[in-house]
This record gives sequence, structure tokens and C-alpha cells, in this order.
Amino acid sequence: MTPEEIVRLYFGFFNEVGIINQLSRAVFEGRLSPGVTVSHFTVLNHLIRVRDGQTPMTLSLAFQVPKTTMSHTLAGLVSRGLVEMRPNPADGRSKRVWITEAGRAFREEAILSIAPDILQLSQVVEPDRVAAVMPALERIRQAMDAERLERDGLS
Amino acid sequence: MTPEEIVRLYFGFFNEVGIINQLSRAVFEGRLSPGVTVSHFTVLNHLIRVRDGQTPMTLSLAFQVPKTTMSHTLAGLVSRGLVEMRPNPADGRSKRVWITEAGRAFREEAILSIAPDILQLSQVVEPDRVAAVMPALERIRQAMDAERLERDGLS
DNA sequence: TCCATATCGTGCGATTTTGCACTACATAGT
DNA sequence: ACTATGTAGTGCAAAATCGCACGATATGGA
Repeated sequence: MTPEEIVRLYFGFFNEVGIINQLSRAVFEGRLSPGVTVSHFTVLNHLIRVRDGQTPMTLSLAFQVPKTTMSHTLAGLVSRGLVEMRPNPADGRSKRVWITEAGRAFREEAILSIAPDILQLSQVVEPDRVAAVMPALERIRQAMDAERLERDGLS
Repeated sequence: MTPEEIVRLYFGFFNEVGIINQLSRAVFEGRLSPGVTVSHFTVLNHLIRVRDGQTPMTLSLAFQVPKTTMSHTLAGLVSRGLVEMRPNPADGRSKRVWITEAGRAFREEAILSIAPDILQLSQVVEPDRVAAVMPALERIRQAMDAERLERDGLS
């Protein structure tokens, strides 16, 4: 495989990923209560999937967004009572983000609200097909994550 | 597979896709000349990959973004001389978007500028692995596209 | 032909995202 | 202990995104 073919292949891959992301985002956003963005939900989801009690800085690195963006997103979550910010006992500069009961409930509800869309899609794209690509996607994500950390000098 | 398992599977899939998209976007954005956004490039790429001479409305549907967003993006491309907007002889309400020579050159250059990043990634994630997931991704995208068109009443 | 309805693009304001700069705090070296 | 340097979070302003509404044009039916 020539370098040019490789570039073309990966480029097409990122293109497909971008379109799928755009489409899923649009559907999801349509199901969320007005005022709540996909960013809000994504953070809530991360706090549960990984763990809460992380600092805003850690979250901004995890999502690869500037600190100010995460600050703004968290402010929105706090004002809606979906997360709590408490001082970090171990470091006076930073805070720690904790998900509230309302936050957990909101996430559960949000997931349920898109369930119908997902189930409908599953009748066109077989679950087996999706399950088959997951390992590769996870591997690609991990590799890109590693490169990013290396590039950011956090290795 | 229970409905709940299906939802969880597809949900995880969209999550992975979102993260990969975020990471690739961040890298790409860092390589583009300041002032030019990924959105700008994506439109240029679409005009070449599909065809130019489309209307702004068609583009906004293709990218699943509001008309106003596409209008803004196109205005930026026009002001940089990367695309041209000409009236649509077949419909006085709409315009048609044509990519300029400068636009083609810009796209080529942009692709070349991220080639090093892609080649580096290809040494960690084997091209075979990426090539293997492409058919499934294309199929999923097509299915979601079809659902979207149906939902938007454009079937 | 004339009119009611629908579509295309855009101006406007609100929200989100982002870079820059600043304050508060932490850490390492002296 | 003190100072220099680095890091965490936020205020601010610029840019991107988006919903709403309007003017211009198109389409279908009376």
C-alpha cells in the first residue's frame, strides 16, 4: 500500500466517522429537553462511564476541548443541578465534579428517549454488524488517544 | 439480544464514533491555516467528492446543519475566494455553489498537510484494520441517511 | 390570470465554542 | 523560607452555530 493510498483510506474513514457522528448528534439533540446540549449529556455520561470526582481540567483533556469550553459546559450543568462542583482537598487550585442524583436520572431518561430511534435503526443495520466493528473502533480510538497524549506532552 | 442490550451496543458505538471524530477534528484543525475551519474544508471536500453546482439548501441537508449555518460557512468560503456563488438559472430563489481553482488547490494542500499525522497513525493502527471496518461504516451511514431523509419527509 | 401556499436564502439575536489574559495556588530550586 | 516557574479555573471578546422571521420567488388550484 502506497503512502498516498493509506492517506486516502484513513481520510475516507474519518469522513465516514464524521458524517455518522453528525447524523447521530442531530437525532440525539432533537430528543433532549431544550436548553440541554449534547455536550452536557456527553459529560454526564462520561462521569458515570468512567467515574465522577474528576477535575474540570481532566475532563477538558478527555474530551479534547479547551478549558474554557468545559468551564462553560460545567456551569450549565451546575445551574441545572445535574452536577456539583466541590473544592479539591488535595489541590486548592482545582475543583472536583460530582454527578447528582438528578444528573443520573437525567442521563437515564435521555438514553431511554432515544431508544426508539436506536431500535428502529437496528432493524436496518443488524446489531451483529455494529458489534463486529466495535473492537476495531476501540482500538483506533485508543491509538489516537495515545498519540494525542504524546503530542500534548502528557505521556 | 434484548432491546436493552441493543440500545447499549449502538449507544457505545456512537460514543466511540464521537470520540474518534473529536480527536481527528482536533488534529485536522491544528493543520489548517488560521481562520479556516473544519467546516470550510468539509464543504470544499464535499463539492469535489460529490459534485459542485449544488444549492446551499442541498448542502445544508447533506450535512444535516441548519440553512443559516451553511449560509455562514459559504459566506466565509466566498470571502476567501474558495467557492463562487452564481444564480440558479432554473430557480430564481436559489443559488449554486461552484468550487474555484483556489478552492481545489486549498483542499489538496490541506490533505497533504495532515498526511504526516495519518502516516504516523497508520504505523500504530494497521491499514488493514481500517479497511476492514469501512464497508460496515458506509452501510451504517447509508442507513442513517435513509432514515433521516424519511424523517425529514424527503423520501 | 390571480391568489394561497410553499421554498430558498439571509438578517438578526441568542447560545456555544474558543483564544487570550489574569488570579489563585502548587511545586521545584536555592 | 523565598523566589521563579508552572498549573487550574474563569472573565472577556471574537467567531461559529442555530432558531426565528422576513423578502423574493415558485408552484398549484380557482
